[in-house]
Amino acid sequence: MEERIQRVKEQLHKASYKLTPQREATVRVLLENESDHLSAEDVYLKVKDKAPEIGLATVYRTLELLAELKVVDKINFGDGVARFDLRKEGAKHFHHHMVCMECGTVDEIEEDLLDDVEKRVEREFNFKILDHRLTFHGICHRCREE
Amino acid sequence: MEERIQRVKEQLHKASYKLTPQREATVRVLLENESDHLSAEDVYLKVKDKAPEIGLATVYRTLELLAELKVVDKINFGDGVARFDLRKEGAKHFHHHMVCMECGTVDEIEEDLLDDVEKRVEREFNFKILDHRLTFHGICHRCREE
DNA sequence: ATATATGCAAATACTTTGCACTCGG
DNA sequence: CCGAGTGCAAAGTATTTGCATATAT
Repeated sequence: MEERIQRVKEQLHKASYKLTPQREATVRVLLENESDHLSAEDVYLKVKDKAPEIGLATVYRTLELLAELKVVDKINFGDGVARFDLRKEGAKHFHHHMVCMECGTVDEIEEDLLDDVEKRVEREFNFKILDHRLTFHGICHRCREE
Repeated sequence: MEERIQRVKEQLHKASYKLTPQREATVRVLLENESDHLSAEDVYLKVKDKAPEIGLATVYRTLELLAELKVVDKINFGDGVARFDLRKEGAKHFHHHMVCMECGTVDEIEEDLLDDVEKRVEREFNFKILDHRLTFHGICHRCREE
C-alpha cells in the first residue's frame, strides 16, 4: 500500500506534478478498490469520506492525470460512463474484462491473451500497437449456474 | 444497397417495427458511410440533407433500435461519444478496430482474430461470450511512414 | 515565493424523455 | 383506424472550464 503510494509520488514528481492530499486520497481509494471499476463519481463519493472538502472537479482532474501517467487505465463499458482501473504492478498492458449482461458484474482477466494476435496485427497492418482494449460481453459463470 | 435496405425492413417487421422514411434515411446514411464511424450527431447531420425535418431524438432512437436488432454495433473509442458501425453482411461477430493516436483515423479489421482466445476464455472462466469489443490504440501505417 | 492545484459554480457535451401530433400498415 | 413513431423542447447525466484562492515544494 504505502510503497505503491510512494511509487505514484515518484511518478508525479518525475513529471513535475505535486502529490497533494487530494491526489493521495484518490490513489488510496483506487488501491482499496482495486478489483472494482469505479466511475469518477464513485471515486468522488469514496474520497469524500476521507476528505470531505474535495470537489468533484478535482477528482476528474486527478483521474485524468493518473491516466496520463499510466497509473490507471480509463475504460468505457458501453454505458456512457468512464471507469478507472488501476494498472497492475508491472503490467505492460491493460488487462481484459468480461462484462456479464445478466448481472452487470465485471470480472478481470489479467493474463495477456493478445500476444500472438498483436504480433500478427503489427505485421499485417503495419500498425504500431501501444495500447488495447478487449472486453467480452456475455453471461458470467455465476449466472450460468442458475 | 436496395437489397440491404430490404433486409433491414424485414428485420424490423419481424420484430413488429415499421420502416418509416426517417428510419430508411438513417439506414441509407449508414450504408453510404460504411467505413466511417459516425456518431449520432454525424448521422443526424447527414440525414438532415435527405430529410431536413428529422429530429436528433429520432436519430438516437433509430440507432438504438438498429443496435438492438444487431444491424449496427455501438462502440465508444474513449472520447465520450458513442459511434455506430454497420455490421458486415453475414458477420457473426463485431469486427475489430485500430485507432491511430496520431491522426485519429480508425481502421477496421474484419477478420475474426479472437476465435482461439474466446474458446479459451469460455473454457477457463466458464463465461458464455455473446459479443466482444477489441480496439488497438497506436500508430497507423500512414503516420509511421512519415 | 510561486507555479501548481483546488473548490465552486457555471458552462458544455451527449443523450433521454414527455407530450401532443402524425402516419405506416 | 390506431398504436407505433415523430419533432420539439425540456430534462438528465457526464464531464470540463474559468477564476479567485490556497498550498506543496
